[in-house]
Amino acid sequence: MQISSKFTIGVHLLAVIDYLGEDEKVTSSVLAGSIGVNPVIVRNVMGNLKEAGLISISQGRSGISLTKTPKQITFYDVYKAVDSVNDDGLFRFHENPNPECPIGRNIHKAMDSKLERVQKRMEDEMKQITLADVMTDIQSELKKN
Amino acid sequence: MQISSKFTIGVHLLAVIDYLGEDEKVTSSVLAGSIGVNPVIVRNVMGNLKEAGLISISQGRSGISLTKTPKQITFYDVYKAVDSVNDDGLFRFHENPNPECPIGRNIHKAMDSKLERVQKRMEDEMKQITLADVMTDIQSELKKN
DNA sequence: CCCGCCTGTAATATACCACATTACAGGCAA
DNA sequence: TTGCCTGTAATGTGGTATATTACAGGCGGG
Repeated sequence: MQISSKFTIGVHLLAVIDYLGEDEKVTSSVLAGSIGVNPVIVRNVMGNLKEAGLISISQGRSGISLTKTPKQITFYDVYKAVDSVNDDGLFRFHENPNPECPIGRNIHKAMDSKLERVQKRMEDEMKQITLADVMTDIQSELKKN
Repeated sequence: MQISSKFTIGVHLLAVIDYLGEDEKVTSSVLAGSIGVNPVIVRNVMGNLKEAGLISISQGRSGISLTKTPKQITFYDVYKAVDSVNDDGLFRFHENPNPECPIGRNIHKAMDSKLERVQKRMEDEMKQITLADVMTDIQSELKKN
């Protein structure tokens, strides 16, 4: 399994807005062109990011802009905004452990907190990485050429 | 998205073997009964765990046993054994970023190492949790009743 | 030594989810 | 008010997780 590409699409989208948001008109079609996916997918992700308060969108002939600085936007923010993981958690649990078996009856109690701990570790790491870090790396790549 | 339940099935399976492996004959049907899934699924997971050297299986009227102590078996071992995540990594990346766009051309270079870092954090945490920890919690639950 | 239980595995079915695509109603700016 | 753009519904499609049936092959016990 893998975490949906909506997450990387979201980060890509924010990077493009930051990169040319001031100068050029950014639309879902422009973004879709850079990302390489269907504009409708982009609009959905845009909607998620708007709800999360990361970008503002005005309709008509307007444009899209960040509502925070790249340094204030973390991977975790995007990850949460696009609903990367199910409410049930990162790990799917088999649904019908046998309550008449001593193990089956207690496996959930024994594992749930441990799995949450693992997921939390991952999410904490995502809070450490910002859009600014991505922009820095892109800029230094661009200077090479 | 979620990580396949093969992982929790694997842990459950090992717990049952540890719990009644010495006394009673453990077969894929017995395990399937406790876990609540089809015996074929159990056999597949059993195969994965055998390949990974976590259990030994003898055919005929035999049984299944752990090849290590519960303390030596970590969540990470099971997670790797059952191929919980794709070779491409935990995060799916949109496949066609536009090489003619400055962002599209460099987004992979800018993000890949960061995503690997996140994944590694999660996996490192899984290395800290063992089957023994699970058995301890199950035993203490059993004492309550 | 042979029988029966069990594993290994292929083939197939099904349900669900991610992503693509078309279509169109509604809003905002020029 | 006009034209582009967003928001969103409806539908299609391929991939994947799990279930299920079926059967060949191996090993232990009688």
